[in-house]
Amino acid sequence: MPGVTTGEPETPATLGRPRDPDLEQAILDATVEVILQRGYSATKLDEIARRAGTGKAAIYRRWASKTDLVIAAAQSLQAEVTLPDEGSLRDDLLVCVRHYVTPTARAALVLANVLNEMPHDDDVREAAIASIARPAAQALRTVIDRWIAGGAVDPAVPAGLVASIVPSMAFHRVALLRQGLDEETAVALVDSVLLPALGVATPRPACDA
Amino acid sequence: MPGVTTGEPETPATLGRPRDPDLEQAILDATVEVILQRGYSATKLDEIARRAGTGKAAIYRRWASKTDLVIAAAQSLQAEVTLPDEGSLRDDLLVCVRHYVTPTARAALVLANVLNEMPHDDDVREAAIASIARPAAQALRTVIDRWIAGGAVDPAVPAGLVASIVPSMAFHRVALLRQGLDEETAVALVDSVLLPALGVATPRPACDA
DNA sequence: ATTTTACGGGACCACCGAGTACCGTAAGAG
DNA sequence: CTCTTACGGTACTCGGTGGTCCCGTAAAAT
Repeated sequence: MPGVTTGEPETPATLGRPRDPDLEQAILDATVEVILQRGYSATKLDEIARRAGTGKAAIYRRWASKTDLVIAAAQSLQAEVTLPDEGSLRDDLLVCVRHYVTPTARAALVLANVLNEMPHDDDVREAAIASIARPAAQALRTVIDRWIAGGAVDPAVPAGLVASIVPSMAFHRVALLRQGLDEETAVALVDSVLLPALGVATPRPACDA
Repeated sequence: MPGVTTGEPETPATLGRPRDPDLEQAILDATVEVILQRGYSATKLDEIARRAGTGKAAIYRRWASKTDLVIAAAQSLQAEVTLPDEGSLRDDLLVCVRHYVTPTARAALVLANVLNEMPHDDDVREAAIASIARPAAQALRTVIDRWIAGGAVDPAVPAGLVASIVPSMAFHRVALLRQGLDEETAVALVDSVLLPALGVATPRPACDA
């Protein structure tokens, strides 16, 4: 019962009218929109169908349940995360942090809406986190580790902790304050928090030298 | 309609059997427990009543709706927040940050569960945030501002941003990772993130001097 | 042309949970 | 003792929604 249908149901189906190739994405998009606007529990399949310009039958032909649909919708938001390799630590960080700036943050909002509201199902939780939260967070972590390996950052800094600051802030703002990170805050975060924590003085000369 | 019953319903009632003075708290406690365990939408009034050892009638005699009950339960968690005044910035920060360490974090979990799941009602959201999240966050902010005023911290640091780091991390961990802040992480946060961001070098000599 | 499967959409069912009503009983005030 | 209100508990109403069925139609293969 709690099994999560990861792929498509079954039939390869070479016979008969083929499925509308665009409809699947339209349904997923509609799902995301409704979740964003109403929250998970107030998300009704009828509304999703209506917004996707289709019927519930078409939805259930693709996913076995509302839960499966929502998981798929969450996964469809999986952002392209490119590991930055600008010349400087600061620029690398900026690129990573920009993943969290407003437009991209749609995904985080979906995550926030789905997470706690979802019938406490660990599969769902895991799927949502893995597809939405993890990639961007991992990029940040990797960048920091790389600069530590390069010797530019003191290996003694708790990289995991520092790497989790921005994801946390982004999630917090979006979930509680209902506003994504703006560019300005993102830059401030890098210059006034991350770099100092990484032992790199930029914003102000912290030393009297 | 969307009005939130802040106080008790109406009757002062000097006549007849008085209300059980303990029952109210028992119901609130049960509510918190169920929310913690099941999440908001899976929280059924029947279960709350059962756990509180009472009936639904007794609940509805005190609160007009499930929403009102949940708000009251959230407010009942309002922690005592004492503005610390140890001798040092570090110690003040530690006191503040400890508000977020595990046991206290129960409140945050309730917040997380209630927030996104709650029928998108801004009153509810506001009430929950104000009673649970704000006090501790405000304390942190005040402490930082005070040390800036005292001249120990550069006024150029974005106090609001820095003050929001710990609340964000706490919320993030509790909402996503299902684990509160532990003491160890809290200390690391102060020493390796907050203090550096505030321009106070402690963990490592950031200067070559 | 026939078969097969998808389509949009309407009707429907089954279940679940908030809220209500009412029971017999307990505990105060007068 | 009587009146009034709270108590624990059960049974009920009733609206909402996930999920199913089925319709007439559309689009592909044979």
